[in-house]
Amino acid sequence: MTGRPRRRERLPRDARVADIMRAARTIFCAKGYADTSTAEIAARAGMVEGTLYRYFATKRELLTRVVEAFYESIFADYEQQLQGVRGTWNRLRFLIWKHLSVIHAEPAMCRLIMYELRPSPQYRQSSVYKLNQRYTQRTLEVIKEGIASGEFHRTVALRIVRDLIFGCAEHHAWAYLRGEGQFSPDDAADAITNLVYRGLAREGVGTGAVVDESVQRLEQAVQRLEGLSEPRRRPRHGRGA
Amino acid sequence: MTGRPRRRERLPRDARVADIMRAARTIFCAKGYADTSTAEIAARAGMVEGTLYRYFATKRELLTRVVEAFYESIFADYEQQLQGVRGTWNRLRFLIWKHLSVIHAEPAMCRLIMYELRPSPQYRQSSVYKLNQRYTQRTLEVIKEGIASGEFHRTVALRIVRDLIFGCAEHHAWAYLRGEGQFSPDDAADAITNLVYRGLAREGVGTGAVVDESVQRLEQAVQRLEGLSEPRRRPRHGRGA
DNA sequence: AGAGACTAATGAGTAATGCTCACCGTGTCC
DNA sequence: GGACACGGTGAGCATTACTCATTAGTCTCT
Repeated sequence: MTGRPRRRERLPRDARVADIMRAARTIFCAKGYADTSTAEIAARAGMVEGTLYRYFATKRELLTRVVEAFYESIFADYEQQLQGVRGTWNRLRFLIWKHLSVIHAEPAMCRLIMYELRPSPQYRQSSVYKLNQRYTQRTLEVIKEGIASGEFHRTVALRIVRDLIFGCAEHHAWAYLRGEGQFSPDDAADAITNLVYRGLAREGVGTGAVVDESVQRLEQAVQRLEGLSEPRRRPRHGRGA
Repeated sequence: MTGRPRRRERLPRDARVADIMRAARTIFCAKGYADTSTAEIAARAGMVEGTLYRYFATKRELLTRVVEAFYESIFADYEQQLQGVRGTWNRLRFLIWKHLSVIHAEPAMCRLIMYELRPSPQYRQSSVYKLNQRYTQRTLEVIKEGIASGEFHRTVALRIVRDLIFGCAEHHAWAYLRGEGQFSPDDAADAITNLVYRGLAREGVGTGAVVDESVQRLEQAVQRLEGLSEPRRRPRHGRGA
């Protein structure tokens, strides 16, 4: 169980920290945060519980540090990769694909992030939050590029689009994260990108765009009104209910 | 702290269960699952810890039951409400709006569901899962209606659309759930509905023969509607945004 | 090389907490 | 009115995050 024959040997600080984090990561991923005991982590790292607490103040801090290390390794070369992709659609797809690929490759780690770290109050203070912010910020920039190039509407609500992309990606990967199914990052990235792209795209750029807009607006208006005037039941959509 | 003067009194089973669930709900919502102790729940319910365990096998089961009760109350009249809404856009919006409204009205409860219950392995066994499944199933049906009516592409990937809608809604409400901001269910529902609707809509709504067809339909609809009352309309939904 | 000092490592110990169980008292039924 | 079934109790158990006084490597200085 222990691995190493428990002798009192003094190791450099970095080595100890690395041992602990490696052990913690393994067990956290295998059993989840709540079902992992610090004693077990310490044992696997070849030390006693008290030693662990010399390097990490709390079990939660250990979780945070483990996730931070993972996150940093994942996004080390991210910016550079993105720079190599040209065109709004491609860049959008890359962002979505990258997200899905990480989930696909490291589901246990992503479960930790999504289920354990993110809900915790100290999430905002963790570097994971900051890294993630920079990451989603990139998405908004890509959308802005799309607007600038004329591919997207000028009136797109950026925040909602960001939520649409990442929310959808995560939701899509849920069953997989629960170990109940498969998904293909490639296919999903294509599908999501297309849907989002179409949702944002200015349709019929050259051919009677004004008519397009007009017709669509009218369609929606009529639909709404038809719903409202339907005498059978009061359609209390919108407010109230 | 206790509330009631702790006497040995025999209450009907239902009353005891109700007391426990009421106390549990209050404290779970206030402090989260992990930071709530069964002793505290028992005290608030006016009994001793052992009594609580006579009615609920584990703390987790108590959480599950509390959430189930909430979920059932929320969606009691849901199907009926949906039936009262006509038109694909409106029905889509109702679904999204309902989801957002529940989050807005009961953030603490939704945090429990999203952060505590859903990640747990027994989620699949809970009635919350089944209710939720029926709920999202409705979304797929609305999309199918949209396809049948010719508003949406025939090739739409249904699962992805469902993920898009609910993923986006939840992602959008995150900051609010963490108590770090506000959001408007009305505005968000409009924005999400429009984005999704456009993402699914058959493009080329405004090219050639399709326009003629559409215009004809609109003319007829407007004529029909002009006969009816002219209600104050909500200018809210607009285009894109 | 040897002594001393510094401090990493230890492991026994603590408080909190989910959960159990043998017993006790109360309401009910004959 | 007596007995019994069972609901309620609270002391107690096992686990676990975290602490701290003690122990013993290792580095420095002579």
